[in-house]
Formats: sequence, structure tokens, C-alpha cells
Amino acid sequence: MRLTTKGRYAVTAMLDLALHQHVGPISLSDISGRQEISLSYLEQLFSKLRKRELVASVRGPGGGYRLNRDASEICVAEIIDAVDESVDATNCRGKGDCQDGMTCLTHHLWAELSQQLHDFLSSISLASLMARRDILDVSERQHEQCKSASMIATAELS
Amino acid sequence: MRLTTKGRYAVTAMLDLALHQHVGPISLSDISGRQEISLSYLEQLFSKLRKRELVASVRGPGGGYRLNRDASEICVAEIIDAVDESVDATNCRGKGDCQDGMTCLTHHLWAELSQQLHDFLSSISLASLMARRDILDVSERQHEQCKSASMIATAELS
DNA sequence: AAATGGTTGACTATTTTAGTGGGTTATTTA
DNA sequence: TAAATAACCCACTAAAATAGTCAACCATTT
Repeated sequence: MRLTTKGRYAVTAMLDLALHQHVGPISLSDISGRQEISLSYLEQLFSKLRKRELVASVRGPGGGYRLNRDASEICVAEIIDAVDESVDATNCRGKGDCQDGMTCLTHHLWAELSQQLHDFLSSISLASLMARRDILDVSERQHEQCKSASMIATAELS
Repeated sequence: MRLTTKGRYAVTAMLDLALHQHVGPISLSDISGRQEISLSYLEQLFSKLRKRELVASVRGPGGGYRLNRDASEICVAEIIDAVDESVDATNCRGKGDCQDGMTCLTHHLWAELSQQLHDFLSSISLASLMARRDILDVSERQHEQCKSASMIATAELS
């Protein structure tokens, strides 16, 4: 089992997309700006998310990504899984052949833990995250910051 | 958050120790033989477990390790923590300063997940593992294998 | 004195992470 | 039709962690 920046970035980016897609396709550079994730890295992540059909893309100016399903139909577990970070805590990927084709001493413990984790992350959809007070607060703060950042950029141009 | 071979090895070795310590101190080479974990690697892990006072050592012939507390007082979470595998899923180690000193969009989600994981792994003690049917079965199978392995070794000597 | 077994520290191959950079293709707008 | 935009794709890389190995040394028992 692994949960590092990669999986966190993927979930954060998908949530950002869910929160903004009402205005049309969202470009990766928008997400990159708001969430402070490197654009090139986002491209890699979205390539995987697209292959799993969690997002769809629109090319050209004004293009970007949109969710390929309703936000209520995409859960956190799927997103993490899509970018190759497994929620599985066993060494044998659940097969039970961890010690010479037989189960190791602690196999069942890890299998149970995996189930626990999977249940938890499967129960959380993007839609349920979008409805949370703590997330709305952070999202609003990020809008303020982007606004002032673009004002500075405009001022520098003049 | 990370749960790899290191943490699994540590828990497996501690459980092996708990299951056998009634005959006296258990050497790492015994554990290595039964659980198929490299002896040198076990040494590294037990060095950390000793520093956290989860085990105590006895030097010299007949020496080995024993649990430093009752098996019911040692939980899986502690063992994993002792070998540096954190159960924390946040990027900021719970501090909430993940994005320029403020919380990132998904901070609370990861904090919740960490709590969930911690609760689960803290609720499982070595004693409760020792009482499980699935673990007793695997332990018994390992005894059979070690017996036949030593018989082969004896036969090869003659 | 010899054997056992813990203790310590340095070293290493492999894998993963978290990126960077450059170029190509598709689409829209001026 | 040219320019701009943004997705798409590929190869590359520095740093860190994993999963060890190896050698020497110390303490205790037989």
C-alpha cells in the first residue's frame, strides 16, 4: 500500500476539476495554478485518469478536461487506483501466495486492513467532498489568492 | 503514508516472537528461518524495535529477543511506527501547512483517513492476533515445514 | 577457549517519486 | 490561413526509499 504525493495530487486535481467544471472544460494550467502542482506532472496524471475514463478531454483553445461521469459517481478509491497507487496492503495483491505459494503469517491482517481502507475511500465521492464546509472554505481561499495573483501579473505588464 | 515489506516484516517478526517466546528468548535466525526474512534485515528492524522498547535482548548462547511488555499491550500501529513507516496520510504530517503555510484542498480528507487507519491498527494487539484461528493455522504449518527442513538438513549431514 | 548471538556501521542495487523538457497534434479565433 | 491554445506523448533525470549485504566487534554461556 502506498499513498504519497502522487495519489494526493490526483485526488486534489480531480476535486478542483469537479469544483470548477460548471464553467466549461478546465485546463491543466488552471489546476496547476490553483493547486500548485507542476503542469507536466499533471499531464502524466491526467493521461492515466483519461485511460480509466474518469475524465474526458477537449483540445484546442478553450479546451481542457471535464469529468466523464457525475461527481457523485466517482470515488476517491478509483482515483488513487487510476494513478497506480494501490489501496492493497498485502504483499501478494490479495492472492495469498506470500510465502512459497502459501499465505504468510500476517496475510489475513493485511487483507482486512485493505478492505477497511477500500471501504472508507470508496464511500467518499467527489460530490460528497464538494459539499463539505472545510473544502469549500479552502476552495474560496484559493480563489482570493488567484485573483490577487492575476492582479499583480496585470500590474507588472503595464 | 507507506506500508511496505518493512512494516509487514516487522509485524510478522513480532508476532512470531510473541507466538514462541514461552520457551525463552528467540533468536533472529529462528525468526528468519520460519518467516523467510533475511537475518541482516531483521537485525536492522529489531534495532529500531529495541530503541522503542518494544523488545528486550539477551546476549550470548541461548539468547535472543523477548517482548518487553505483555502481548496484549503491544499494538500493530506501534510496531509499524517503530520501523519508520508512518500511518499518517497527510503530506504535512498533520500540521495543516501543506500549501504555503495553509491547508491544501484535500488536507482534511487525508487527516480523516489517517485517523481511520490509526484507529484500526491500534485496536489490534499481538495478543489478539495470537488468538486468531487463521494465524494459528499458518503458524502450525510453519512448524511442520521447519521440522521437515531440519530433517533434510540432518540427513544431509550423515 | 569456543561457540552463540546480539550490535553497529558502512556499503549497494533496484525501484519509485516527482518531476523537467521538447516536440507533435488538434482546434479555435483573429 | 496563420497564430494561439491546450491536449498528447516521449524520453530523460535527481533524489529518496527499499531491501537488502557484508564485515567487524562485543557479551555471555558452555
